Amino acid sequence: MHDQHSQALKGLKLKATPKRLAILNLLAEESVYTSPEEIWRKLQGKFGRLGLPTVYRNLEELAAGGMISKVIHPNRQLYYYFCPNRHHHHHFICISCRKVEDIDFCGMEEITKNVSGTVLSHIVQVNGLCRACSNRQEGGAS
Amino acid sequence: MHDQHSQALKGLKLKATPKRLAILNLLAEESVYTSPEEIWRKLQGKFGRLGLPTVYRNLEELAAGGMISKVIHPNRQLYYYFCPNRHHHHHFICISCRKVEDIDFCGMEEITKNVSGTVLSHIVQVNGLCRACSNRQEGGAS
DNA sequence: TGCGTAAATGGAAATCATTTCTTTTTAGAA
DNA sequence: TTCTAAAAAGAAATGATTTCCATTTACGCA
Repeated sequence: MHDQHSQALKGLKLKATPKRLAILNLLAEESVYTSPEEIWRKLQGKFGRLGLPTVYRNLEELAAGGMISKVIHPNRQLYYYFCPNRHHHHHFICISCRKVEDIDFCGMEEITKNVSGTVLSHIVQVNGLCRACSNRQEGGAS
Repeated sequence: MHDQHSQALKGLKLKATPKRLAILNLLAEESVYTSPEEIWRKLQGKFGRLGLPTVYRNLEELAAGGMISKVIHPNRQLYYYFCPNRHHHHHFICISCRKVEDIDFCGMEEITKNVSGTVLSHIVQVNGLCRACSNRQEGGAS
């Protein structure tokens, strides 16, 4: 896994620095979306020190390279790692536990048909409660 | 139109102040997405004065009431007015002229089928060039 | 038609996530 | 091992958005 990441970084012409790998590994551990600040906090102490701007810079570069994705959020940057070899998939995010799941449907073909201009990009994000959180809520006393 | 807006505001328990109506009318004139700052600039001079916080506050209230919509944008608030009586439609936005068009397709039913949890909300936005901007680009010399 | 009150507004100041700047350190190719 | 471009630290800047609070205003009701 570590090695796989290093290779991927090489492909993007990004150096495989320990901090960059740590950020990537942290995100890859779980499919859960995370804020830069949170990543920064979790990695403090290791490597001597880690600057918050470094986290921001790395996340942006990794997202630009397609290794991680960004959650649509009105006033925050949130990133998650997902399925490196499956491109162009959309995700279902659990607003409770922040887990990210794949959605096996896009629907863009149909949408494109209904647009008279040129489609350049599209955003699809489904928000909700994952099975586990949904059950927990159902069962829980109010 | 003016009256229609007043009625709608009444329904939302928002007072039909001149400034609020002016913001709404400005957005309703064209289906083009606009920033708070731009609205503020355009309305300066009329009404003596208009505070930027007032614009922000109003846009937020109007969006909460479903009278206007928000563009998905990573670091800016952009709003547009669209089809007051057609709810739950998605839009195609032209990144060149900023015009907003309706998309007659959602695809949420199918998406929902593929999700194991509970869907609470979803975001769909298609970005591109409208017919006019697309043609202009094609024809123009580089 | 005039009052009273909750809502709306202005303007200044605060917030705060994100970015920029500059210097120092480091990965990795030669 | 050396060299160079990329990466990182830390402090400071940015800038869109929000908050605060004193003042004004819309509009329901008498």
